Amino acid sequence: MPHEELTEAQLAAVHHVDGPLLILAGPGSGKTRVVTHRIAQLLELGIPARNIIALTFTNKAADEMKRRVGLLAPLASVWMSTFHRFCARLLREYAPYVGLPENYTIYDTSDSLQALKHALDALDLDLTHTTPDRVHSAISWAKNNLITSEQYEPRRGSPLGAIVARVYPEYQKRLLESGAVDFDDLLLHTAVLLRENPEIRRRLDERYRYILVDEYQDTNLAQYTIVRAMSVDYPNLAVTGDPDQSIYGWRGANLSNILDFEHDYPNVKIVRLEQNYRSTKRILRVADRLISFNKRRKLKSLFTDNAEGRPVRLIFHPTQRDEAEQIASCIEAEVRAGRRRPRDFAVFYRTNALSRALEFALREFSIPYQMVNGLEFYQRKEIKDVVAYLHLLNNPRDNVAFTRIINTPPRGIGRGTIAKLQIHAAQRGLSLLAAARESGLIEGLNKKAAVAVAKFVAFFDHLTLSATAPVEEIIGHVLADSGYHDFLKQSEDEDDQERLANIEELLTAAREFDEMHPATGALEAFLEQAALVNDTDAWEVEDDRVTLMTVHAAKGLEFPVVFMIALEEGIFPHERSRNEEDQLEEERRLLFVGITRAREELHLSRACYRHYRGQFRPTVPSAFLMELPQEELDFQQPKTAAAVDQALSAAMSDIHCESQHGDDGIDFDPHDLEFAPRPSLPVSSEENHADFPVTLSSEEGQSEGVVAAPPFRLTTAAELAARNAEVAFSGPTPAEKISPEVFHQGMVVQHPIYGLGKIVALSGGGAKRKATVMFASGAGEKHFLLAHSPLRPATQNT
DNA sequence: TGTGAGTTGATTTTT
DNA sequence: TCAACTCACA
Repeated sequence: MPHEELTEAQLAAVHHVDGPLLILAGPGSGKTRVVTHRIAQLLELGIPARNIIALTFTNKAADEMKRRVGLLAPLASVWMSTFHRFCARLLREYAPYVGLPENYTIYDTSDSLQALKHALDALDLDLTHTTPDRVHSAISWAKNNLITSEQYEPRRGSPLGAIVARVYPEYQKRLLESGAVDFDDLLLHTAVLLRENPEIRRRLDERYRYILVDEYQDTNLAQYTIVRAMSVDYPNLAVTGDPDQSIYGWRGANLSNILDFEHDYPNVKIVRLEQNYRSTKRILRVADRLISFNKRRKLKSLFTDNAEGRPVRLIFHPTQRDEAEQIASCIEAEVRAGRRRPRDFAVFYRTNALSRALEFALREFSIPYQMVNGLEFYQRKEIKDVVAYLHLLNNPRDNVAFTRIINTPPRGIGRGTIAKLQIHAAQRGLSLLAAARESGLIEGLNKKAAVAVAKFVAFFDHLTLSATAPVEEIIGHVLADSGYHDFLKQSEDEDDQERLANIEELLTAAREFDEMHPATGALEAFLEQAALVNDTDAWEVEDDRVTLMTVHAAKGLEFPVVFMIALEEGIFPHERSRNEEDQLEEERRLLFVGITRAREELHLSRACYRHYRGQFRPTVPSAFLMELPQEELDFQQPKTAAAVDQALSAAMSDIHCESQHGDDGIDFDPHDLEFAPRPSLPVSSEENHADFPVTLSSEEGQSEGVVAAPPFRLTTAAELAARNAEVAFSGPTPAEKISPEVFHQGMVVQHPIYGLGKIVALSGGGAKRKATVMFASGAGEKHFLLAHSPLRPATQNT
């Protein structure tokens, strides 16, 4: 095997055979190459493939590893899989040890949430101060930290904890009754299995003598424990990771696992891969500076022999529309000039909701794009419906599946009937399907409902006859016999026609699966597959399209040109991360990950105004921008910035500004801002003379009526006038003032921030003329001094 | 039981 | 904005 293309550091990792190995791999340092070469090396040394296992977090990563090992060692069949899939297989074998049937069902997030809601309902818990979602993630957190339902103890005085303490056991009981596990259970059950059965642990340790774990910084305690348990007698554990790229703390990933690796495995060999083969020097310096603000990390110095490259661009746009259009036109120009192809570009954003303006702009410019995510295929209602039939066939105890399909399509079996079935099932210790078989015996169930239930059971029993057929055939039976196909076909709704098309796609997937797995027992394997894949896996490098994705989804990928948008306080870093230093560091790592995806060009941007969650509001630049090395940046504030200022000023003019001393959570010194990304706030009204600087913009901690404004230096009125003279206005509000006399009672008016409203009262005259406007946006009633307000009749431009 | 209007409350999401 | 959920009515 030729290794000469590997560097010394890489070779050190590749040639390491026995004993623990920690590979600290910076972004773009050729980590996957090292791992794949190392597997090939182990095989070459005569270690049987069956003794090696490689664990990853995503199917994508596992597939990529398989592909590349396949190139180096074509005949080997090393098991490379995700943690969850590995556990799922293991549990099929050892299911009885943890109280599961062998045909257990894997619930996806929405299924398990459903099960949790049932449990909450049954216990009649008060959820006024929390949501099932939060309870769900609290349970998930507990499971990831190996806290079983029996062990769970709430923090004292925590209302959420008290609820979890009660519902967790009930939820777990229900899962077991349904013969089901959630994603976290796959890990938890496996960890418990290994902990409580030394014999099994020993066997697996011996079997998997060489273990490789990718993205180790993202492991949680459960995963750590599983790996640890299998590397006691044979501690040949090699992990790769980068603490700076840990972005899944919110899912229970524990940074300590990698930070303390040396402690847990004393004789560890550590290899640092610090040379970057991906990005330009400038991009790397920007990333390096940013991440240096984090405290919890392992110091490492990134360097590259790559070209210096162009400065990183930082652009402030007036609105998100300008942002999107500028990106689209930039891409179009590059493609048209033949310098780049669409697939060279990627746009990253913090939250999915931010993709909308981009999609719109890209369509407008006729640029092909692919969005990773959206609604995942297996999450679509129609797919979940059909798959639920399969689940119930495979595991008749699956109560979530039963509840999902009992009245889908409508069979006249409503909530009341289902509730009665549930009571009956609980009383007799039956599954819902078994209870349904006794529908005639159920107390209080009227005849019509009982007959409908009996009919369903008869249909389902008939369906069972085909359960061993190829999956495609089973689905065919489900569609035809359940009436689901006809139900959709007869529907007037256009969406339902699309649903039929999606079901066709499911049939195709099933056919392909059947071809690859001709053995019997296909149904169970198909369901496992369906539960453990997601759509990010479907992302195609080959397609010549611009890629749109969240920063999280971008991990592990790279693109010649990367745009990152909406670098604004509250969005990136996300508002929910602002209070805790740990979380803020994770946000910073997230930005680090995004930046280091770029090979040649990086464009960062922010819109001064953004439509977000139905509101049009001014924004504050992300504090992270202030941490970037300004000498590497090419900062551009568009000409229309003056227009932005004015719109902002107009918006401010009618609202009382509360001044606050000190800072409002945004902690940086304006003097550091030599490059001054500062939309400024002009003083333009008698009502707006409060003691500046006005700091606002976070929703919390502000009294009502206070509006956001960036905590920057103020432009003087004279400066503003000068700038306005230079630049024609093209922003969100018209430059010309509207005479106060134009407004009349009942008129529908437009406001740049609050949107549409209606004038409910008028008073005064001339320059003092005031209006009271009731807004539709939920902003309520506001008072305006018409001479200075940004209000205008809505009819002008709608 | 099924449906349409109104209310509410929003990250990220490997599996 | 938007989708998920509730609630009142047919």
